[in-house]
Amino acid sequence: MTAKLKGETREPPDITRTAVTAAAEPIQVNFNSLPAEENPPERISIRDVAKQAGVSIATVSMVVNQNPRISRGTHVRVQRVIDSMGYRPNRLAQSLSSRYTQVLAVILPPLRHAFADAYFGEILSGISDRAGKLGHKLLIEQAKPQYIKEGKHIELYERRFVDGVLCLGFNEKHGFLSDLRQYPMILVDNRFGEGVLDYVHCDYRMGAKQAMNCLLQLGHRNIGMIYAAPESPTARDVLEVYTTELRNAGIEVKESWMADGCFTDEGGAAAADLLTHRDKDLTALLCGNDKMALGAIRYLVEHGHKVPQDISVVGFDDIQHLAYANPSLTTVHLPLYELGVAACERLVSRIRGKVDRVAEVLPTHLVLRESTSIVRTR
Amino acid sequence: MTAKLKGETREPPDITRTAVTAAAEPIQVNFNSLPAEENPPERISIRDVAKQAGVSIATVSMVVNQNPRISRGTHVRVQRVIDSMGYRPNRLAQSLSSRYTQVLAVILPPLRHAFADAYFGEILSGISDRAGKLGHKLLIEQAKPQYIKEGKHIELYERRFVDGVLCLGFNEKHGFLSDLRQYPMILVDNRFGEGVLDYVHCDYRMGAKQAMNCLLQLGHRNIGMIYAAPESPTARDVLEVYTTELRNAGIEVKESWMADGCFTDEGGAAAADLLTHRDKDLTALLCGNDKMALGAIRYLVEHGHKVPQDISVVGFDDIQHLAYANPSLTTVHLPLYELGVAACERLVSRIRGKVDRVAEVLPTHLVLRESTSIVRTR
DNA sequence: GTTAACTGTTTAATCAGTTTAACAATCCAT
DNA sequence: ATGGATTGTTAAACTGATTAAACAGTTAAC
Repeated sequence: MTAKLKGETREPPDITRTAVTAAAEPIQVNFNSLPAEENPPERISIRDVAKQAGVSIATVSMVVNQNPRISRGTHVRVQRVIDSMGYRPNRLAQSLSSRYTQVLAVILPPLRHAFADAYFGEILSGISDRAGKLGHKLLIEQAKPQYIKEGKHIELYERRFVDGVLCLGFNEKHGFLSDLRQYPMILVDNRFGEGVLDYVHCDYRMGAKQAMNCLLQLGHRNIGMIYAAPESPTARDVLEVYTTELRNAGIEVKESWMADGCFTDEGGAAAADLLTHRDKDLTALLCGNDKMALGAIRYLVEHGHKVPQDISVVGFDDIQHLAYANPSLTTVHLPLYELGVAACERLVSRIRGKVDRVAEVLPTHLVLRESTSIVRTR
Repeated sequence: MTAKLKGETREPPDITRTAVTAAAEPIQVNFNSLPAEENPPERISIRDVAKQAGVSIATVSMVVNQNPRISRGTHVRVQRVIDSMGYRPNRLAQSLSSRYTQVLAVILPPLRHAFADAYFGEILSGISDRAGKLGHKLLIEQAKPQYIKEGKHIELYERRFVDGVLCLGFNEKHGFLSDLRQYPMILVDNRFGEGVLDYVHCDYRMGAKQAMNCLLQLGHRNIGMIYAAPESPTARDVLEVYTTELRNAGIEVKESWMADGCFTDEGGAAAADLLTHRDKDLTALLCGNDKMALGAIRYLVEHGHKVPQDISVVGFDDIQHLAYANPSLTTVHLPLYELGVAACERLVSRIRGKVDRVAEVLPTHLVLRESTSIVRTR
C-alpha cells in the first residue's frame, strides 16, 4: 500500500546472477573527535535538487551535464543548490540511461604473479593514469581458464560492466580474444591477425635490431638467443630480426643457439645452461626479456662465467630497479608506461567512435650498461 | 511521438559528471573463418524473455534470482527460454534496483611503482581470487593527493561505484581514511584508532619476536634495525618488540642502532651505510621489509662485508623469487595472499551486514635461509 | 501585425531491472 | 458448501538518471 521507505535497508544478494548458466594527503587525525558510528548519509537524488531549486529534473540533469541550452542564470542558481546539498549523481542511473559506463577492464593472463609483475605493472601505471584523466575507472580481471569457459569476458560487455577492454600479455594463441572482436577492445603489446583487432605494441623489430647492432659492433659472432612464446607475433619479430641480422653479417644461424626461456627467471637460467653446454663458443646472449636475462646472468656467474668478460648479455624491457643489478643490465628500453597511455587513449577514442581500426607501434631504444663488452679474444 | 529506436547509437559523454564541483584456454584460431566485422549483437532484455516465455517480467526476475516462490515447472520453462535467447541481466539495472553493485575498490598509495610491487601484488592476488569467488568485481584506484582532494574516494560510494573499499599501504597518518569510516571498508595490513575502522593485518609482533629470537639464539647482541614509516602502528609493533627483546636479553638499546630505510631498496642500502659507520660492532640487521634487506645486503657486499659471516640480515615479507638471491634471505614470512583473502572475505561480510567491527591478526613464521649465521667470534 | 525563428524549460518516455502487495487458484478443515 | 490458509503469478510502484519532443515566451523578418 505505502511506498517503500527511502533508505530502508535490504539484504544484499548472496549469489551472482548470471542467468545463462543455471548450474553453478597525510593529515593527523584526532580519534576522539570522531563519532564512533554515524548513520549513513541519506541519499540525495536529482528530484530533491529539482524540488529545492524549483525546476524540473530535466533542468538539473542538463546543468550537471553542462548542456548549452541552459541559461547562465539557471545554471548558476541550480549549481548553487547542487553544491549546498552535496548532490552527486548516481552513476548507475546515469549509465543505465546514457548507455556508457565510463569503466574499462584490464584483462591479465592467469599467471600466479601477474599482479606483482614489473612488466605488467608499468603498463598498468600508464593505463591507470590516462584512464583517470579521461574520467574512466579501471576494473581488473584475470583470464583464468574457468573465467573464459564461463564467458565472463563477454559478460563484461553484455552485462554492461564496461565500455571497453584492454588485454595484456596475450597473443594469437589465446582464442578468446576473437570473442571480443565485435566490442571495443585493444590488444596491448602484441598484434592479432590482419586488421582483426585493435592493437598497440612496442617496436620489437627495432629493438632487436638495436640489440644485434650493438653485439655485432662489439665483435660478437657467436650469439645465442633466449626467446619465449614463439607463437607471439612480437616475439617472432625478435627471432626473425635476430636470424636476419646474423645472416646479413655473414654468420650461419644455428638452431642450437636458440632456447625457450618461458619469460621467467628460472627459465632464463635453464636456457643459459642448455645453450652454454650446446656451444662453448657463445660469447653473447640476446634475451627476450629482462627477467630471463637476469636468470641467465645468475646462472652464468654461479657457473664460473664472467659477465660481460666471457659472455655479454642483452635483455628486453628495461625494468626499473634493475639498474642496480650487478652487473647492471644492457637492455632494450620498451616504452611500457607510454604504451599503456596510448592503449588507453586509443581505446577510449574507439568507444567514442572517433577512429577506425587502431594499429600503432612505439619506438624503442638501447640502454647500454655493464652486461655487455667487446668480444673476448682467445 | 514515436518511441526511441532500440539499439540506436548515441554519442558518449565527453566529460565526467561530478556535479558537486563545477570546476573540474589457448585455442588456435583460423582468422579466415572470422567475419571482418559484425553488427553488435542486439540486446535482449527481461521483457523479451518474458514475452517469449509467456510470463511476466517479475517471474523472469524471480527465476534469475532463484526465488523459491517460483514453482519448479515455471523455473525450468523460463530458464530454457533464458538459455536459448542468451539473456544476460543488465547489471546496471540490477544494481540500481537492488542497491548493491557487487563491486569492490582497492585503493593503493600514490607510489610510482605501486602496480608492480611484490608486496601489494601478493595481497592483490588474494583479494582478486576471493572477490571472484564471491561474485564481486575489483576496481583499482590510486590515492594521489589530487584524487583525495577532489573527494573521489567518497564518490566511490556516493555515486554507487562500489559496495566497499579495501585500503592497502596506508596508516594512521593518512587522514582520508577517516572519511570512509561510515562506509564499508577495511584497512589491510595495518590498524587505525581504536575500533574506528575495520582491519586485518599480519602479526608483526609475532614476526619481530621470531626474528629476534633467531638472532639472539645465534649469539648476536649488537643488532641494528632498519625500520620504515614509524607512524605506522604495525611498523611500531616491530620497533617495540625489537627494543623489548634486546632489553629482555640484557642488552642496552642504542638509538644509533636504528635507521629509517623508507621501505625501499636504496633506502635500505643508505641505512646500512649509516648504521655500519655509526657502530662497527654490529653483527646483525633486522629489516622492516625484504626490499630494504636486499638493499642492505647489496650495500654490505659491495663494501667488503660478508653476509652472513660478518653481518647477518633478516627481512620481513618473504617476497617470492627472492629465495634465489645470493645469499638467499632469511625472513619473516607474512601470509600476504591469505591476508588479501581474509580482507576480502571480511569486507563482503560487513557489506552483507553479517558481522560487527572486524579486527583480525594473522600469524607469521620465520623462514631460515642463508643470510643469517652464528655470530662471528673475534 | 501576423508569421517565423529562436531560447529556455518542462513533460513524458525510456533505460532494465527488483520487490511489494494484490490476486487467482488450489487445498484442507469445518 | 463455505471460509481460511497456502501457493504461484502478476500488476504496478520503484530505483535515478537522460533525452526527444512539446511548449511557452521573445525577438526578428516580412
